[in-house]
Amino acid sequence: MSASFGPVARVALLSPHFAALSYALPGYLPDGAFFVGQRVAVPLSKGLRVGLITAFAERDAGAEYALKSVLWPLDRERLLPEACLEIAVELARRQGDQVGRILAGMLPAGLRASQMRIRFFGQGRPCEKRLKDLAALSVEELADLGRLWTAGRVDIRRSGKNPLDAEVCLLASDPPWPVRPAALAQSAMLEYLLEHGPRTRRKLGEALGPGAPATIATLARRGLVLLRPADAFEPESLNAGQDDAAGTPPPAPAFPAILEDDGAAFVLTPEQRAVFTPLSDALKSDKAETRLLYGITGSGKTAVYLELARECLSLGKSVLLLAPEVALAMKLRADANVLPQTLIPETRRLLFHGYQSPNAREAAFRALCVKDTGPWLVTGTRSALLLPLSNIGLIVLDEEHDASFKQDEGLTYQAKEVAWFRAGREGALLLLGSATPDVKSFYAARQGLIPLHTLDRRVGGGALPTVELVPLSKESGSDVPLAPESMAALQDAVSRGEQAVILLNRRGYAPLMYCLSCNAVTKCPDCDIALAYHKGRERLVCHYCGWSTPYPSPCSGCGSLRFLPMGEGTEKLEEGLGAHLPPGTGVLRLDRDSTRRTGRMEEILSAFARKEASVLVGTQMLSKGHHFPDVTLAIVADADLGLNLPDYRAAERTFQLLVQSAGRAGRGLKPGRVLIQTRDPGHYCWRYVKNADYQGFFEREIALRRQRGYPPFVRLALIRISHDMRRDNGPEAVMALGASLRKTAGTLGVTLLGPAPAPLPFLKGRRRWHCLLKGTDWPPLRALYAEAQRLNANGFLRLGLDLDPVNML
DNA sequence: AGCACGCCGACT
DNA sequence: GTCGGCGTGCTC
Repeated sequence: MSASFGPVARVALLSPHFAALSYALPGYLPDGAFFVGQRVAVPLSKGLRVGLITAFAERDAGAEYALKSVLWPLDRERLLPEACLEIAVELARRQGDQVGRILAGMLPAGLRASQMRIRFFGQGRPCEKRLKDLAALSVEELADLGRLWTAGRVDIRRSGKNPLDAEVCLLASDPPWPVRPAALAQSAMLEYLLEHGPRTRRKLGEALGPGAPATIATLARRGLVLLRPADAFEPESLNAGQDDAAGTPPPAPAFPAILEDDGAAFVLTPEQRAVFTPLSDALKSDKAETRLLYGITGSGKTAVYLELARECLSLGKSVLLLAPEVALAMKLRADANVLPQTLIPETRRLLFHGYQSPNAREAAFRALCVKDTGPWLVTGTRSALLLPLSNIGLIVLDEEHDASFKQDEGLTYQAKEVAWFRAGREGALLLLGSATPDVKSFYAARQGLIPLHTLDRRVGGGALPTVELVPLSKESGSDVPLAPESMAALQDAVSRGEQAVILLNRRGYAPLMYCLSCNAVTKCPDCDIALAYHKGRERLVCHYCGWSTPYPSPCSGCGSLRFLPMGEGTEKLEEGLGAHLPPGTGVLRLDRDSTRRTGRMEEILSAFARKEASVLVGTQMLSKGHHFPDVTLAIVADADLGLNLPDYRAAERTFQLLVQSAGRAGRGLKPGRVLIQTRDPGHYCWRYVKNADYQGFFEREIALRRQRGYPPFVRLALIRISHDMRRDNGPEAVMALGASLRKTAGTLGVTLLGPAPAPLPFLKGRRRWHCLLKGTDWPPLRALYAEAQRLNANGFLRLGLDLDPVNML
């Protein structure tokens, strides 16, 4: 293991502890076999790990450790282009994290696995070994193998082909399932699949114990679960199809696209043309530019995106079309697919998002790595920004205000920043589009930092819907699911054969279960949060960690079986409306529960589009993007829900949600009507919603932000601190850390609030605390976090830095 | 993540 | 007296 002289490779490990370590290059391979952006197998301690070469350096003569050598290269071509590596380094710098951890978050699992086999085609039959067995070979043997590698006669494959990974199990139907209450193992497995989505046999075995194989067999025999080959399986869309790298023609979209479906008459309106022309000039300039497209709902922003995409592809450059969530990304792709002739033929298309199987993600990654392919049209969610795509000419972020563009679990990043960074490196055009832009984006536009383009007419001249407030009385205990006025409007619309959407941003049947005998609300044991009653699942469910328990079952406090469900969720609303509307009306529900099963979202949306039901009840996933020409009525059942969250953006979020929801009504020829039910009719937010007055709302909001010292006038960061709930000296450690940080904060000119228990103080078995930092610029905030890390060097607490937090809970 | 070391309970 | 449970500590 002795090191040679010459350069050393800086290697970022792709598994814990994610350190950046130095390795010498082995004598049995030429130095040219190694390059930046390549994965390598390296020895660590007694084992073997996968890392990525981030740089080469000269040997550090004063180093106190003994240098080991890289064991073997894993890629022949660069896996990550320079730009992606730079993003990883930049994200690591911003978040005070290890580059390796960021890279591990970017790479599909298959490219991080260290269990691999290496195959040599020398004289005679090929010889195959586990990668880690190479470490035991002699220098001469390794030199022979090195020559074979250079001659291209070696390949490396993943091993550990566990037969249990070959098949995935998925649910065949929605709950409740016909299993005996006593069949606990079957119920547990079905619940697990509902909560976590399709899983391999191996994962189920790990999660549910030794009885799992027998349970799977039983459930499969009874037709309650299906088994599918893992490598052919696409979790998000059994019926959505993929054209991807394979080049098969795209299937018809599962639900209607925004644009005319014949695709032949694709002509921009004069207003769209007026916006397109300067954007096209920016695209052709090859200079990195950011533009904000502010277009009211129904004004046809998508047509502008697609025309720009077509132009970009015809210039031979790749396009990234991004939406905040999977369903919208798929819809964007469907829109792109109905216009085949507008996209030049050699374009390769790819859909990419975080809910794809590891195999699919790896395939996408490898396909993009291949050099010298034509331009790509990549549609997806935020994670597509981290793909190794080069030669990007255009990045579109649709619904740019959406909170989902920020990822705040695991690898945290703000897609807008990553997009800005990539566009900057590639000289690309970054287009942010929204009907209700992020207050910060619009402020930047007002300041002249981002050129603004406006679409303020609906395509086809359709009028914006009229918006009315419906005050809710304090006593709403009647059995009618909506206020009388709303009910009347709904019945009216239904009787005319029109459709309605009803938004209630709370899933489940009832958000609280109140024990009538001990007066307690049932809570999650791991989170201390009220459990929601899900009638269809026959369970009480924690909406923060997913824990659930069968219902009915005795109260954990007193053993009573009498509970009062309090409040209303989408499930109850669906049920109530079914009972109060004329028989045969048809009420569908669209929320995370009804769409968990693969393909269900498309089924529900297309059933509604075919007018198989008159009413669609749903959570916020209903509010965005969908285009139903026969919807004339939109009702927001509880507009106050988001208004009182502990977040300086509560009003902005509510405004955006309501305007987006209102945009669902009146998109066809008939005028639309929107009813907003509220207990607080005097709130300033509604006035702007009623007039669809984004700019008025913006003026008021920005004045409030300025006055109260919130972004964009200050920088905010949140240090998230947590420790195991059972650690009883945790709180003291947190307070001691806070006291030390407070001193440093003063010298850095940073205001520090807390540490205080987080708004959700217990989650997933951990006790959580927040420190909110306010400052005029980012570097002091990061410096304070670095100090926190230093003070927590022993790792007793878990720390995380969230710059410009989007989710304050 | 692996893979060691290390310090306590039930077996030949 | 050993085998082996998994806490905790380290890795160029």
